[in-house]
Amino acid sequence: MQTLVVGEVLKDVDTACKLLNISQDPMCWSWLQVQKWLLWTEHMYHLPRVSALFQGLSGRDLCFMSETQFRQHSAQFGDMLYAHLDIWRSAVAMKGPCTPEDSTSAVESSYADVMTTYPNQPIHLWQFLRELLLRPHNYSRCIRWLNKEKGIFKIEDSAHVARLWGMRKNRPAMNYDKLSRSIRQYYKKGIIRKPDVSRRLVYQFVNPV
DNA sequence: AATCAGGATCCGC
DNA sequence: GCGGATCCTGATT
Repeated sequence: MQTLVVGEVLKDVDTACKLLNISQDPMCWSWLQVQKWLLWTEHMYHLPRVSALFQGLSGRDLCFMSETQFRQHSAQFGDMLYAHLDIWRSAVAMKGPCTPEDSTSAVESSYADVMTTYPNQPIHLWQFLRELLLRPHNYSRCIRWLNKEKGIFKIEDSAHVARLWGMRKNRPAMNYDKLSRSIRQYYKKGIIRKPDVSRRLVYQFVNPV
């Protein structure tokens, strides 16, 4: 009985993924694929347009969000969308997470996915920034390498990076002022520094990968 | 106006 | 204590 219901759900997820041409694992979704998934969910369950409230969020971002955070994006349907995403996630739990081949950023994520953080794991700011940088397909609009070999990167959209960091840490009041203060704490720790020629919003990992 | 530097203080793990 | 988050002053771009 239980397995029958689960089987139906898995089938629905499967057909939806084929229809939308997206991976089953939300962790792999780009922000565009997130929008696809939202539009499809809106259509399926006759919801109004909520996709705009989740602009610029990748599937990874969604996966790191709590139900409360979903409600903060959509007071009316946040819990519902969270539940639907959870169906996808439980499907993945049974069938295994996506491999780099499934990912749209397969070219970029050679070894990136191996040391990736998963939800509910504590994460350090420098690790978080690295994660964003390792996924240019998802995040190059807000943060990107200027010189990957030297570990030099530029924050293109400080507000967006701060928002993502605040979401991950569940700190809604996070902003670039506070995020950058935390980055500066890394100076004396020898984790991040300013490059030799100091430029606005440009930092450098002391130990490039 | 936004960013940068760094001191002080508070907080959760 | 560690790793921020928050708040702040003052300087720089």
